[in-house]
Amino acid sequence: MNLSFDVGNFIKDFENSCHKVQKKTFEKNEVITSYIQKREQFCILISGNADLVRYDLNGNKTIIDHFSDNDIFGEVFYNITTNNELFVEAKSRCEVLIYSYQDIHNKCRQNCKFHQVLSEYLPELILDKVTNLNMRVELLTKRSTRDKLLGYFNLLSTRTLNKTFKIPFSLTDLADYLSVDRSAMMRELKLLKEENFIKKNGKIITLLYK
Amino acid sequence: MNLSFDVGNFIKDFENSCHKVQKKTFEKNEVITSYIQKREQFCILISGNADLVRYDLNGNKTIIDHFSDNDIFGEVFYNITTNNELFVEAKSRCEVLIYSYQDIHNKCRQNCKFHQVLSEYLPELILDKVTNLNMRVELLTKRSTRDKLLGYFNLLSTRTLNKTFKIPFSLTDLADYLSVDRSAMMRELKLLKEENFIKKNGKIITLLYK
DNA sequence: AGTATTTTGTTGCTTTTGCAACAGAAAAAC
DNA sequence: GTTTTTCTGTTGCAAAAGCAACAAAATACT
Repeated sequence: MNLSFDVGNFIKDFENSCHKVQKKTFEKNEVITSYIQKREQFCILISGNADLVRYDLNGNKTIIDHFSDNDIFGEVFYNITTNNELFVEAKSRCEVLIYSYQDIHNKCRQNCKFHQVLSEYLPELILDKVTNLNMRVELLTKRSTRDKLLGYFNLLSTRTLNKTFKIPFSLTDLADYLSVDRSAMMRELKLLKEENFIKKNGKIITLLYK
Repeated sequence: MNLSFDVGNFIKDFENSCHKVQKKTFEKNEVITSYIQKREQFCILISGNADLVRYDLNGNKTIIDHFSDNDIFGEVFYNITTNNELFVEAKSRCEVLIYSYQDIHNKCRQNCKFHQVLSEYLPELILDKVTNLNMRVELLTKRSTRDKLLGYFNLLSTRTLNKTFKIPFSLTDLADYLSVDRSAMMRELKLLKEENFIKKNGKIITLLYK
């Protein structure tokens, strides 16, 4: 994230200043929240990693989104239309701040500085989310596994300002994130290596073109 | 859209109240805007239809997003990381309001009611966009063309509260929206008909299951 | 340190998808 | 109202992706 509003610092200063905010800790594999129509939860992940997952009727799991430090999530971002439930699952120990969206939007009745500041920067926080979603859509609309991989690698390379970078999650999860079969993705990675598009050492990738 | 904030009415009341807002009309096939890093445009489509498209190096066109009445778009929603330029193209005659994001965020120096109200409801406007993007991602992450089609049909059925509904754009564009080959999609539609999952008459679809 | 579990890397086979091409229908342009 | 263009519907063939299964490596667990 590169916002003018630094969520991390803001939280450090204010996390105890409003008693309407819940701070909870979740262990690995625990369910942080499930998305239900009527709840209007708005969460900020202080530390740890979590996934937004959907289980369809056949039990197939799809990772819809990955969350890490300072990411925001919650039902406010989702109009639940499908029958399948959505869960946010902790991938590691997670610290989470949980608010009601109404408290932010209509300003908390306590009129505390915490909600006031959060309210002011809310558009920026959400805009950042939109940007990430747009990138995700751009990747997912690519026609082939190869294009998805190269698109994603370009993204990481641009972010780190480096031709060499580390894939930030497991290859199994990457396949899920790009919505392709893992073995097909591995095959494509091998081809990209053989055709000298990339160098690969575990999760360390180097782009060799351009 | 089903926001508590009615963009359409708001615009009618206020569209001439601030002279920092540009109102422009575009004819079919005209480029409304291109996404460039430094510009911070924020646009509201008053009437008409437009697409956000990307052309890759081979000239392949991808429709990344569709916009219709009261949809918002602009570079603020996008961190341009790819080399390919993004364009918003009018699919029919379009009326567009164009602002600078800074004017909304920091409040317009004129301190006009228009920017004040827009600023207040900005989170809600953007949240609606996030919801749409999330739905799109959910569709795009489905593994097969069949699942994408059924997922999309479910969405339309839920929205219209009806098992019978009309696909709101051309089948050519639908294929593009679901990011699948048009002929493959047509084949799958035929199979869905033959296997009695759906009834189809042109763009009118009826769901036959459940 | 030793065991259990998850992740990586690979492959043969099957199914799905994409590509190309074309004819008829529908819509838009003149 | 006629022509031109776009959209729909179809198909054969080729290419890509998915599935299943397994061994080796890495990681987590106790």
